[in-house]
Amino acid sequence: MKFKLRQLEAFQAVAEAGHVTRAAKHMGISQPAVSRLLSDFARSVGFELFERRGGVLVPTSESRYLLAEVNRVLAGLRHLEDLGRDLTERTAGHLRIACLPGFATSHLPGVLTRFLADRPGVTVTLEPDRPERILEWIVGEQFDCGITDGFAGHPATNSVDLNIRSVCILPKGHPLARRAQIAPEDLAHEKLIHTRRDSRFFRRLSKAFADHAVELPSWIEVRQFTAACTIVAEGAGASVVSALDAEQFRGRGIVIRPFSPEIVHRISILRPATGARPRIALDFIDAFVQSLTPFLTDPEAAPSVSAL
Amino acid sequence: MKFKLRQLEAFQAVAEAGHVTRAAKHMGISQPAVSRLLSDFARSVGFELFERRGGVLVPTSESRYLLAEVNRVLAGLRHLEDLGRDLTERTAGHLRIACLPGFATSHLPGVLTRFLADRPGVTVTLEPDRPERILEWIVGEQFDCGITDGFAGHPATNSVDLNIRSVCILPKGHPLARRAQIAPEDLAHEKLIHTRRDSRFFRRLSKAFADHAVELPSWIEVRQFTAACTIVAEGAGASVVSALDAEQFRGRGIVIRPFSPEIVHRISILRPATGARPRIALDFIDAFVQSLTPFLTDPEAAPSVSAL
DNA sequence: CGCATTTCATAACATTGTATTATGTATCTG
DNA sequence: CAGATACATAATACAATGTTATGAAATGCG
Repeated sequence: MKFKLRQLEAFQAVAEAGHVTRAAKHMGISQPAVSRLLSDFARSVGFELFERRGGVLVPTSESRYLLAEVNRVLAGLRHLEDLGRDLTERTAGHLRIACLPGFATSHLPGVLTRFLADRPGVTVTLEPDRPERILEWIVGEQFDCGITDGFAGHPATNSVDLNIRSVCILPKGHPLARRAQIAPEDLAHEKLIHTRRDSRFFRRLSKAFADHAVELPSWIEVRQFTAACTIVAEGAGASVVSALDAEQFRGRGIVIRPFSPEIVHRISILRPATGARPRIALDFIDAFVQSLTPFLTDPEAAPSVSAL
Repeated sequence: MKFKLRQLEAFQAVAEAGHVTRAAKHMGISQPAVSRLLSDFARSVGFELFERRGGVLVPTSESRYLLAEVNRVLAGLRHLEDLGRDLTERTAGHLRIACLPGFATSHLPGVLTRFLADRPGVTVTLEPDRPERILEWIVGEQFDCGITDGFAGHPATNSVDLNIRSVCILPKGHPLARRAQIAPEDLAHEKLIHTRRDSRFFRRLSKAFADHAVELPSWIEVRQFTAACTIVAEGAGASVVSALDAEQFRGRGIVIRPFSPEIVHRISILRPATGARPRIALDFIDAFVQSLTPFLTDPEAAPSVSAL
């Protein structure tokens, strides 16, 4: 007893309409087609499906049982088709993102919110962690997408790099705020907040100071740009941070000025090299890169996601 | 995007087996057939369903979503097919029986137990009530089957009548128990327990006594044969009751003897005239009539259920 | 590495399912 | 009773689904 989908649909339609003809119209096919689907179905189940009662077809007590189940199955199928469409149109699915803690709290939430706004079916796992762990997770395919920095390449991952501009941030009302652009020598006598000394960004920064024959006025060492921004926003010190993080604090007690020479903060987007390339993941990365273009050293040179 | 059932099955089978070939074997069809179902399905959803990973096909992150839903839908369908089979084999459904209170407590439970024993899916509503209500319920199609007596016919119901033998019951050890058969004159000086005076059965009984020129020795008037049986079983009085009810009390303190002349207790099985004829209902009535044959005045003349 | 084996996809074709139109029959209606 | 309506059946077109045959790609092993 193998039920044909079409028979179930006809059964349901007739039960609903009460007439074969109306059911056929409702299904958009001819009346004899429904007649046959129905009679085939009746033969396959072995009992009468309907009885005439004053012109309308009423389900028999047996078929009422079937009908309830049929409705459930067909509803499930319709839901399945919706899901399929959502998946093709990339408005459904699950996205697993591993990122540096800084992103999880500053730039990413806004990007994700906009990304999810017109993708009602999509759910996201956002896991902030250290760069080494992010790499592990990507290699192990625990995540679809990793956002990290200081990435040197790994055979099991594909990656694109983004060069984010750095800016100098100062407390509101700071004398240097009058300048349109800040250079190392301007900061010589400030109290500088900077990232950890073993970070790539710090090495670039200290090289810039060295090149200008200025000793870097180290004051506070932080792990995240956000921390530096917060401190500066409180009115203390100065810092050179990613334009990205500075943007989050715009209008919250800091002044943002270009820093020269240009210090790039290179972040990398990682994807497992092996394995599938879920479209939502690629779409998300697209949106993410898009959101970063204002902060790139060279906005024209946004890298292509197709490499991932 | 109209999903074909077969495509879903193939999708599921391949996801489970991890190989097209094994899935085909599992489905009992050829490998190319599965190949095509799968590729058609993939084309219709618009994204890759599987990726090779060391020889086995692994669902992509998108299709894992679909898979969960597909499994649910197909499980529902299988359940539906089971239900269909149960219904055709008449082992499922719901049976609504309205009957006289006497039946609900005496004969019917045994019949129902045996009937339901090999019909695991069947459920029953058993509603004992007065004959007038039973008729109302049948006319209103609230019940599939009514068991009543004193039924005179009704345009909206079909019915068959069963003539049940009556027997005389006596307390164990009663002097009359020595007789093989009891007649009205034997009971002239006993204390007779009988049904209500306005019942058809009482009129028949009193006519029998009148024909034998014996005054009916009325002692207790009961509404149900069972009550009469209970009283007699307690050692008091005597009664003429339906063989059916007497049987329930066999070996419980009563002696059963044929009564002459034959008094028939006519019970009727009612069915709504209009409306469906659920097979379980007809099957049940069959079983019920079968269970009554030992008690009929003419066991050869069991009425046909086809009239219902 | 290279050859046999496995695994899958494609092509050509048969079968079955699902639709069509044409037409007949029973039932309802005025 | 005539006409309309609702449904079933028959003949037939076409799509879905199966088959076998065959070739390409991946896998496994000496």
